[in-house]
Amino acid sequence: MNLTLPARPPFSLPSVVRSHGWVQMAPYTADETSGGFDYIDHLPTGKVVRYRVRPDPGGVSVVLDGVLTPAEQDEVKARLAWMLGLDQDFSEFYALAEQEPKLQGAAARAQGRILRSPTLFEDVVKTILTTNTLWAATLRMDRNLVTQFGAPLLGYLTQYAFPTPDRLAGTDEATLRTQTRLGYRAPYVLELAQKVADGSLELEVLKDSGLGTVELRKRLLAIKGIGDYAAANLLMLLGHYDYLPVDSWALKVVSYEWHAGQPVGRKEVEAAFEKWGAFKGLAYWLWDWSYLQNM
DNA sequence: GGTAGACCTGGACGC
DNA sequence: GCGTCCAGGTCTACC
Repeated sequence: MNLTLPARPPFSLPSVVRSHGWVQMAPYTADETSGGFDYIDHLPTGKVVRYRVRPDPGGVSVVLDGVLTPAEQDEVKARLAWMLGLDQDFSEFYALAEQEPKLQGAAARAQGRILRSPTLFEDVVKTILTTNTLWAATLRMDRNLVTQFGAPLLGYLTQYAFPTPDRLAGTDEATLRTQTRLGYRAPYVLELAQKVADGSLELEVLKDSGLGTVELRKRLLAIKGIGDYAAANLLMLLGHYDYLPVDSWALKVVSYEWHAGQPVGRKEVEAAFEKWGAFKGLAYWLWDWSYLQNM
């Protein structure tokens, strides 16, 4: 079956897909030709479906395998609207960005939306997998989690959805360590899955909680394995840009951009984007660092 | 509040 | 093939 979902303009599916590395992580598959992607989702009803999401005038078109009930179709629409931020409004940021040469054209390029997962659980797990390791290892850990604990897509032996909290909560730390190579992150992921599965941690309500950034950050930092960098990253996914995800890359680019390549710390990174206030995360994320890509 | 050391994995490198 | 070094954030203990 086919769906067409409208987006608040300006919108560009390739821009969302390129917003960060999530599209490289299973169960996403990028479609280089169209600028869209495929994604395998495990719906709350238990059904595993594949979305083929492609650009469409005014939004996106979606091809779904199999037959869904009307309630499942509504669930899919809501999940895709969240994943792509279809209703997000960046007009205030765009007005400010036009005054900054390193951000000019953000509106014309429809930048700002950051590709998300259907559940905050998946985004938190994936964020934990990005910490203290190289990107290739992050992709490997994610692929291992999906292939070993995800539910299979009907009719396909090698394609799986991201594991639900229930599916992960049933394993043990030793298995996670050895079979998925999560290393010391295994107890963090397991504890998170168990708390979400038994209801002691209501993670998904944070997607639309109305909480301020400070309180949201406090809730995220309470999760084992989530520190300053990971919390700022997740806040960006939740549409809060007041904190900067300061990692080794941020230290490097700020060093070259404003300090002649001299080593800098968190304070210098914060100072560089202080004037952007509630938009500092977006300004950092969309800043034109292209001349530093090969340094 | 700030700092040091441990936590893991895998790639790069030297032998 | 083996051993060593290094990169990458967070946690915990300690001051």
